[in-house]
Amino acid sequence: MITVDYMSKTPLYEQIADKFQLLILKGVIKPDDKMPSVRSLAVSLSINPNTIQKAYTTLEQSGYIYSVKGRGNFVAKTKDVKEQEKDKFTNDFKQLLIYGRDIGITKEECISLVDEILTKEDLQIDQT
Amino acid sequence: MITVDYMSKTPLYEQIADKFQLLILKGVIKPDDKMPSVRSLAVSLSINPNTIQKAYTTLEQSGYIYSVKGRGNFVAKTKDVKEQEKDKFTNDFKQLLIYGRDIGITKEECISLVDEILTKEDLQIDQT
Amino acid sequence: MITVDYMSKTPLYEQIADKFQLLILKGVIKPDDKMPSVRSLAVSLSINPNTIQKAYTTLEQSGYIYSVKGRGNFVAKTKDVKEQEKDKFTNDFKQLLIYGRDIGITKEECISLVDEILTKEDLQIDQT
Amino acid sequence: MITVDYMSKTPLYEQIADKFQLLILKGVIKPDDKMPSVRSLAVSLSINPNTIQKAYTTLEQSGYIYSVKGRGNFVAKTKDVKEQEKDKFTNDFKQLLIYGRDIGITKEECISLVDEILTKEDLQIDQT
DNA sequence: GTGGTCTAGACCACA
DNA sequence: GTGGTCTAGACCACA
Repeated sequence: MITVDYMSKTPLYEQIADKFQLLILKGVIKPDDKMPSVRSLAVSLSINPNTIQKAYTTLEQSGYIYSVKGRGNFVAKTKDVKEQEKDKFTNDFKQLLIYGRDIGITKEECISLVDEILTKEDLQIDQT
Repeated sequence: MITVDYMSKTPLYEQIADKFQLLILKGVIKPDDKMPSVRSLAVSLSINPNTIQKAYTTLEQSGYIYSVKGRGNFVAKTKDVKEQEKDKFTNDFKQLLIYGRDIGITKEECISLVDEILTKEDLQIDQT
Repeated sequence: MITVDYMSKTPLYEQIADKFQLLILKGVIKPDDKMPSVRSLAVSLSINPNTIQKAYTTLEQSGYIYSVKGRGNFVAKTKDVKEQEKDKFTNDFKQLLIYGRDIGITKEECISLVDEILTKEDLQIDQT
Repeated sequence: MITVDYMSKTPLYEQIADKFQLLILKGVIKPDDKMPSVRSLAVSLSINPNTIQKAYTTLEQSGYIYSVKGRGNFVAKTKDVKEQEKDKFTNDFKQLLIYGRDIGITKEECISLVDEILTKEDLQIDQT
């Protein structure tokens, strides 16, 4: 369900949180679905339970999951979360465009890039 | 000439390198211009000289500046540097678009964002 | 009669005990009334019987109910229980006021809050 | 500067975070003041550095401090944080009052309690 | 079984 | 020196 890259510079706990975030945002796992238990995921990824715990804590603080002691972690309702995520995207997008403009990228180039990339039909989950 | 944000999550050395990179790409400082000396910059920013040194080393490895022993650091010829920069932008742009698509941003929304932002006339350097 | 919130941070057994405590203090269930059996309540709330048992044990230790082997649990006489409750309230109230003062809440603000809230006429049980 | 209670049910990291939160809200330590280093505080409290780290991470996520790699943790600007804190107080206060009303506390009793407690002149930091 | 907290100790990036 | 990440392993509360 989830893979991590030990060579990557991004911390393991962040990779794990990011992967689940995407799965939740894309609706692959839905509200009130049970997350894998900390221990089981630790075993299947050969990662220390503490690291999984940290990833889950991060997800909880971001509102993606909620935890119930003795029962496990569960996917939270994603209504508001999705809006937040879109706002963040818009922000990043704006900053990148301004940077691009600064190094000489024209509006036309940007639009053709958008067109090129978002016209592809594949809608698979990006595992990067 | 350069300011840093101590509260930011990006390391000081990276902030400094990024700022100079932009100044060079935009032509504010030109090939063979002398960079401020490590010590003087360290003093004027009240930053550890090691940190400035690391920023300069980074810039040198990226081909933006070259160092001459005993004389200082100088801006390099930016022949294909600009091309590299554009490639990097294109890459970042693609990744961001794919992420956006994953969370449900449509092509039309992206294009209208591009249109909105790049139609403004101000061309000041963004200090974010 | 009773609902629980799985998303809440407070343990299920505590939520259950708190709910019954309120029902008893408000006189909704009266001395010597029979409490729902552990098993039936477990079924109707879809909760592990151990959890109900723990809630009942808590209530018994606080003096709100008493158990008779083979017959079930019953509401206890709430003679001075009410006094205890008031003392606890006074305590919590004091601590909160001191905290408020520490972060800059004035006496006048508190009084106007009290006035505002306790002037409303509705006296329904708050299910939060 | 800070003490912890090993017997308490509230986790050490939370006790530490709470203590600093109060010191910051009361202005005892001010924006851009340096926090004790993770390691030094760990030694002086005889607590594992990881636990201090967790307390600091909590404080950072709540906006009370910011961390600079290689330099340390510093107190953040508390403008907005104070407002949040007041909102939280108002909320807690309302809930407590409603609970009080449910168990038979009158408005007059509440007001006299407020009067009694907030009229004392002592303004020392509460170390509870 | 399941999450949460904590210690001990290591290693890395940054200043 | 200073914060951040991670492992190994223990113990507790809760269901």
